[in-house]
Amino acid sequence: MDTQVKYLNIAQDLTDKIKHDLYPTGTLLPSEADLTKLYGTSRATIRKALTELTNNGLIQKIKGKGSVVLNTARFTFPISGITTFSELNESQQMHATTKVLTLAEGTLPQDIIDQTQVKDPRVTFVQRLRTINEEPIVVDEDYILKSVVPNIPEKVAEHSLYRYFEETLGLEIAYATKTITVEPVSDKMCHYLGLGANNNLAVVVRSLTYLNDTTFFQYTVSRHRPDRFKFVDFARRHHHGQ
Amino acid sequence: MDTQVKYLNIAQDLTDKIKHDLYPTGTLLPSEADLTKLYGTSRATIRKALTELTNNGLIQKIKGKGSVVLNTARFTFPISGITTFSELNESQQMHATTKVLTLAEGTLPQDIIDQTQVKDPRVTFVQRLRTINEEPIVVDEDYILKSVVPNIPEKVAEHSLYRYFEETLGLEIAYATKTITVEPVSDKMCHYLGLGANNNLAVVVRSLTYLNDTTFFQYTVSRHRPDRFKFVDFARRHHHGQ
DNA sequence: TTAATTTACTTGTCTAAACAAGTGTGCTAT
DNA sequence: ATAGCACACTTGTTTAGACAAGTAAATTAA
Repeated sequence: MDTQVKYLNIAQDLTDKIKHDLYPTGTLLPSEADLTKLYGTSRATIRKALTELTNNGLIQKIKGKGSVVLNTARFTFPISGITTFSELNESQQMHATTKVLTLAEGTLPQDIIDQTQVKDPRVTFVQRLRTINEEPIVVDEDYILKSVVPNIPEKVAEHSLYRYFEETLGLEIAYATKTITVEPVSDKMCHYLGLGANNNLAVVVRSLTYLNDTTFFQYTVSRHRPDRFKFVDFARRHHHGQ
Repeated sequence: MDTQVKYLNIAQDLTDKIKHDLYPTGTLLPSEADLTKLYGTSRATIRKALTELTNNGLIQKIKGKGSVVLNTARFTFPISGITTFSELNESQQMHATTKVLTLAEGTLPQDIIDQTQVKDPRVTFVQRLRTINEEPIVVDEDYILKSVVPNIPEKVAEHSLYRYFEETLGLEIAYATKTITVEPVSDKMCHYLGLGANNNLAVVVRSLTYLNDTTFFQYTVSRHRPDRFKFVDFARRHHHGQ
C-alpha cells in the first residue's frame, strides 16, 4: 500500500527482511522463481526489485547460484547517495543541533553561475552550524535559487531544508554532483569548528543539486571538522570496456 | 561486436555519441520508440541501455518528455565507482609514475580479519608511491590475499595490479566498500608525500574489495596529499520512503 | 574409485504486448 | 481572447514467455 509501485514495495520488503536478519548475511535469498510465487507477481518485477537491492549494496547476484545477502552491518552509514544531515541524525542515535548563523538574500558565486548557465542568480543564503553531542561538526552554506524557492522561513532553516523542499513545496530532487577536497579555511571558520591554531584545514564538500526536470536549484558548501569527517561509499566495478 | 550483450553495446554507442557531442548537452535523445527502430531491437532492451546512462549520470529521464543529455563536460573525473590510478592516468593526459617502496609477504591487519572473517590472513603487501608530473600524490598500501593471488611479480606492482588480476588471472572484481577520512600520518609518510612540518594530515581512503562470488580479497589504504586530493561523485536521490 | 555426463535449478538476456500516466499541442466552445 | 478538452507522443510499470549460460548434485561409464 506504500508506493503504488509493485517492484519498489517488494524491494522495500526484502530490504526490511534483510535488515531484520530474516535473510541473514551470507545466505541466499529465495530464487527468483520462488519470489515470483511468494509475491504473486512476474519474474521481471522481482528482477527489478532485486536490481534495487544490488544498487544499494545489499545483495550480490551470482549467475547460476542465487542472490547472496551481503554484510551490511559494518555499513550502517550510507552517506553515499544524497543523504542530508537531518535524515542522518534521525537514523542514528545522536543529539544533534542546528544553529542558523546567517539567513539572507544574495547572489550565486560567479564560478557557479558560469558552470550552471543559470539566468537568474538571485538566491537565499543560509549558513548553519551543526553540532553533534555539543561538538561542532560542520558549517553548511546553502545558496538556494529564488526562482525555484521564493523564500525560506527561519523555522525551516533551523530544521530541514530538504523536508521543506520535498514535502511542503513538492519539489522533486533528482541528482547532485559532489566534490570533496581538503582546504585551509578562514580564522572565523576555524573558530566555528573549534579548530586549533596549528591546523586550519577542513574537509570541503561542494554540491550542485538538480530537480527532476534538470533545473539547477541549490549550491551547497559544507566545511567539516577533519577529525570528525567520515565518508562511506559502496561502489560497483563497471567494466570500462575498451 | 563488443560484448555479445546488446543493451551494453547500445549503452556504449549512446555514451560515445554523447561524449562526441552528437547528442549535445541539454537536448533530448531520440525517443525510446525511435531508438527501438534505430537499433532494431525491443523497447525493453533500449530501456536497459538507458538505465545504464542514467546510473552513470549521462542523462536524466523525464516522464512524458524524454531523456535529457546532462552536462558531463565539467564532470570528467569519475572517481566514483571503482577506478584505479592506472585507469585514471591513461584517461587523462598526465605524466604519472609508480615507485614500489615495499613488496613483501605478511598478514592482514587484525581489525580487517575481524571485519571480514577471513580464514587465511596471509597476504602480499605492496607499498607504492604515486607521482604525477614529478609531484608525490599518494602512497598506496595493498594487502592482497595469497589464497586468491598466490604471488605478485615486481613488474606487475610497478604497473597495474587490477590489470593483472582481471586480464592475466581472470578474476572478476565486483564491488568495494570505501571510507574516506582525514588523519595525521607518520613522519616517514610526510616525507614521502612532501608534507611540510606544520601539516601532518593526509586524506586516507580505505577500501575492501570483493570478487563476483563475494570472496574478499584485497584491502587497500591510500594516503593522499590533502592539497592534491579531489573526489568527484554523482549521486541520485533515493526517496527514503518511511 | 574416478572421471565424464546428464539433469535440475539458478540467473542473464531478449521479445512483444498492454495499459498507466505525464507533457505539450492544437482545437473547440465559451 | 481564453479556458477547457481531445489527441498525439512521451516515459513508467507489469506481464508471459523463450532461450542462453553458469552451478551443483546425481547419475553413468570407465
